[in-house]
Amino acid sequence: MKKVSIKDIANITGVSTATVSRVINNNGRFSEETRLKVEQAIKDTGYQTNFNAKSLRINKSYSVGILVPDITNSFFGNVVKEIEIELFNHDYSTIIASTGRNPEKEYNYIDMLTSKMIDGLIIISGLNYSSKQESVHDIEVPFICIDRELNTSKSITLITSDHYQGGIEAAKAFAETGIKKPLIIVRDTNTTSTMERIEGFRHQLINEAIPFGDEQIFELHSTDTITIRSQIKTVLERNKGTDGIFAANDEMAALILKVAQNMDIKVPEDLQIIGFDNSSISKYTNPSLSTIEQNTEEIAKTAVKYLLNEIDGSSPKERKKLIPVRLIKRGSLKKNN
Amino acid sequence: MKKVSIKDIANITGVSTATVSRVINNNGRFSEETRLKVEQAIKDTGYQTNFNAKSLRINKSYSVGILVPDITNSFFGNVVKEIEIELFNHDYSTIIASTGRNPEKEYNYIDMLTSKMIDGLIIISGLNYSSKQESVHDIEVPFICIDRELNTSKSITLITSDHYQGGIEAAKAFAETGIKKPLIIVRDTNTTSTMERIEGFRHQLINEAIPFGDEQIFELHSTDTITIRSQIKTVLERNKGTDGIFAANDEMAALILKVAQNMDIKVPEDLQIIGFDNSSISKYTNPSLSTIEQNTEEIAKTAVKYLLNEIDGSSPKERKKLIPVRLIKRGSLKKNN
DNA sequence: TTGTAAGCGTTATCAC
DNA sequence: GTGATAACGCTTACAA
Repeated sequence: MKKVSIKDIANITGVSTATVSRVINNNGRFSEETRLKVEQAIKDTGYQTNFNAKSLRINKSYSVGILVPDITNSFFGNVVKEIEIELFNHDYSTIIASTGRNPEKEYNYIDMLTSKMIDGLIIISGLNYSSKQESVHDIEVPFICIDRELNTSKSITLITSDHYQGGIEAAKAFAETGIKKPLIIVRDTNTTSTMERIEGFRHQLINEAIPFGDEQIFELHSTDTITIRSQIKTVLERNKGTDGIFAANDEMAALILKVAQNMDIKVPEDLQIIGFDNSSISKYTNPSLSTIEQNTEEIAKTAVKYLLNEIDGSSPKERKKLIPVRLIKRGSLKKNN
Repeated sequence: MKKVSIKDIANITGVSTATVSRVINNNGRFSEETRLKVEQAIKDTGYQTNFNAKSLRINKSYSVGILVPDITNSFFGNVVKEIEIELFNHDYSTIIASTGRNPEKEYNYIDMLTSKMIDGLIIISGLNYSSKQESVHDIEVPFICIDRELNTSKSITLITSDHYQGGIEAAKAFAETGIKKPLIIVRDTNTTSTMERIEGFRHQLINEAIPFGDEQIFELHSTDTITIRSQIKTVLERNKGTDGIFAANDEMAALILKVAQNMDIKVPEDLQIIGFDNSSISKYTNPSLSTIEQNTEEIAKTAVKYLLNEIDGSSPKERKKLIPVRLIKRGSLKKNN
């Protein structure tokens, strides 16, 4: 039951370990005859490369880490899944770390991962390290960010959806249906993605001559559903005549829908709603939710491409890449005429 | 920028690498003085253990692999997340592999993972290897299964929700509301979990003197939503008077709800629905969906516990562990009187 | 209490 | 075309 090593193959075939290694890696010279012998022995014995030894020797592990707040979130889950597929296609394996948005844990994980000799790191929606400067600065492996910019001096590659465009699309769709008094409800006005969305939304509304001021922006960061619901209710009560809401994500949009319906506000007749992410929720509400879809596949592919480039050191570093988003119109938006 | 190794620490502190190693691992004897010196040097230099070297030497990697069909599925995603948390608490890292339900890929992954020297493997809802006998039989690391039994001769530890109980709960809830003609709609009658659910459901219905025959079981395995919808429609048309449906999962339940509402069948008045998984979808439909919740946290914790036990070889192997499920009553079920 | 040195499985350099 | 052998960074007898 002992693991068979390159040495065993060497013994069986009567050549040296060096030659066996050459055959396995198809590297250097060897006769056709030896190749066949070695390959046969490998098949017979079920030999598998010991990647620890290999990594130790060549100083490369063929694995990359992903730091993600929570894979059960629809957007994150999809991105991670696509990254994993893409990396697998490049013979890399993926070590996933769920930080649960906990800075302590995120820091521990970076430690754990870097000492496991990952070749690179992908940070999805990482936290900001204003207080804990140390964390991100001394990562010695190549790494890139997805979705959120870290406010650090270092210049870091960022792949993100074009949230500004998302804001524009939402505003356009609202304008087309003759909206007068829109609102935007977000989770956290401090993230770059949220700020971009708000700016795009505002910009396009003003283009369309629909007034939009800061008092039409609401920030709801509670994680508790009951609290959020009552906050939404308050917002709706205090803003009679609101006829369109652009929500932080589909879950928020679904909650808004529920609350509105409880208050006898008709969607989409009296109130139109646009969510974000095109998660499965958005398809099954009644009416179904219009939403801005992020192109998770493209984000993942781009991220992997850039990261592998940085690992190979083959091509110049990109600074920032915006991936277009797409509005999906569903029942929560009136048909435009 | 070169990585600092144990040798560097030894040089700095003026002791041997052996002593440094002893301090790091708190293993063997050393003076308090050396300990302080070494610890200081480690802090100063930012030394990190090279796990590849360590793994190579001690033949243990402190990482386990998870094979999962698709992490974007609500149940799988939650289980993976919980496993990851639990393993992290035990200082293990988690290598995730999404098989996409593709046997080829699953096989490749097992290969990849085992040669990366994982200490153990968790297979979530793995495929059956009737044709490809090789795959699962020659995994040399300890492994356990979650959710689905592999039909292999080997005796393999299995952690799964009590699907039989789930069937019973669903039937009970239906019976309480006076249902006459229930249906069950599943994805695949060949998996053990589905068979268990059907049996539990049938058993309890018969207990309650509600007739239930094989013609009340429908298998819809299409992955295409349009197809599924039309199949659901057909089922409803051909089974007028159906007043309760127990669905394979919440997504299926949500589709049934949509189709029924399109056909002017009122839920829950004319038709009651129970889903499975308590995914976010189920909370946001209108009416919201009653569902059977799986205890993902308990499943994950149990799985990790058993696996680590097998890795340590410390305690006897468990064969099978059932985790209770729980019915969550929501709007798709009539209030019982 | 500490040091020396072998060895984990590879790959790469150099010699033949 | 092939073989010895050193080295990657670590742990662990065994000596001292």
